[in-house]
Amino acid sequence: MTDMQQESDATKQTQQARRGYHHGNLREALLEAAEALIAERGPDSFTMADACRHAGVSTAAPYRHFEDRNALMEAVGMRAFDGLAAATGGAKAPFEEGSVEAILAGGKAYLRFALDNPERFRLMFGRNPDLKSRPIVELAGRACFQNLLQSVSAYLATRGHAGADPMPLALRLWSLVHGVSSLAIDGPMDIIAPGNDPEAIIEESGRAILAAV
Amino acid sequence: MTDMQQESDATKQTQQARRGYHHGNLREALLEAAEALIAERGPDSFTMADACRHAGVSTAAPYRHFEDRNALMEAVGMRAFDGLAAATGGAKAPFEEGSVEAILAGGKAYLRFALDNPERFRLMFGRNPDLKSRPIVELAGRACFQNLLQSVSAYLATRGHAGADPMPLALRLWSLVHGVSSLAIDGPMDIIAPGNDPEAIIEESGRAILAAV
DNA sequence: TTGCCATGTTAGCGTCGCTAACTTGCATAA
DNA sequence: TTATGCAAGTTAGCGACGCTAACATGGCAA
Repeated sequence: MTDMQQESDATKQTQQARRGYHHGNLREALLEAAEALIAERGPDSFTMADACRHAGVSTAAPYRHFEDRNALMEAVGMRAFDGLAAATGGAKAPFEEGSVEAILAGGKAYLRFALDNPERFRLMFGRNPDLKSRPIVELAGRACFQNLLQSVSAYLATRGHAGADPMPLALRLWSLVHGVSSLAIDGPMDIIAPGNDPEAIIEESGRAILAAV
Repeated sequence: MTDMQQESDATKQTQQARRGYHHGNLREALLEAAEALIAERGPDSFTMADACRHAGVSTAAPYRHFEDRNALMEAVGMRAFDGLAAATGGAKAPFEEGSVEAILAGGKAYLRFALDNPERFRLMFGRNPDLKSRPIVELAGRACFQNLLQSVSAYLATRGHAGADPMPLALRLWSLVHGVSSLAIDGPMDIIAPGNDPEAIIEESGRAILAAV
């Protein structure tokens, strides 16, 4: 009874996909389960066994689709980077490319993503001990950063520095926004300054950094 | 033979302290072992069993001194915060209180601490799933932040804003410095912009933020 | 229809965090 | 000096986890 109830709870999400002995869509089911579990309890407390229970398969099954726990988390991380890229890219779209507003909107979207998906954010940027997780950042993270580089290039052009290397300024902005986001989701900011609005930090410091070219 | 060799390797650091059935100084030995192991392999891969092997005691012994693994890591985190406070406090000492140089020196020391102690840094700021780790930040982190608040207050005074709330400006600076440090130790900065000098980001953006009061 | 092989299963190993129950020996008081 | 109580060790063991080996199933292609 306990077992049955547990199983029905755990598998209902992907139950429809389960046809018989063979799951049929296990790779995707595991990814979804891992995404949900990581979002809920954090990357550190994520376990393969939990993901298996959610997918309704034995604990050995995932290894047909992922080399190990780290590989599954890597795949989840990739998706998270896609989400971040979409969020920042979409946020700056309504504004004129290269405008201060477009850049700030991207930064605020980065912050909002972190606040809305703190555990995903931790998964993306918290270095995993295994070096295998490096490619996550290399591939997906670079795409994210392209957004910013492009905006900064356009901004520099409007300020009479067309063709200048956007990297230094982009790194300054990224550092600021990433710092605000990290402190906001990891707790210390709330503890040191409760009620503080992290978005305002991006707004004000962002403008200062942009103005100082 | 394997066992003997392993034991002699693992315990030699604290061997002298081990007197007989009772260790005599286990709490301290565990703290040192945990500090070393965390610094070496990171907070996530730290295990109580490893610490026990280093201290030369059974795996049940630590629970006479620490409630659980989390409590031990919390204690290590406290010490790390003391180290950070000492580093930032010491770095600004040679400069005039309230000067831009003093503030930037503190920020650079923060960055250097992160680069020299990446795993300690992660332990301090990476939120542990258990809420118990909250007091770490509350007590030790607040002390760290006092340094900055004081410098910023003095700086504001030199700029004709004596008595103004230093918090907003302090948070902007902290966010910047923390962001640079996080990106530098977690890898992405090296990947996106290899050879970049993170200290320069603090220097330039810090000045811009300070100038924009 | 048959047989291959991708994708499941069960069983089990070693490790880990932690607890219970027992043991040791130092420190204190008679 | 001796007795003894309690702090601080020990061994044994539970349940969970990551992962592997060996076996089972059944969909698809020849």
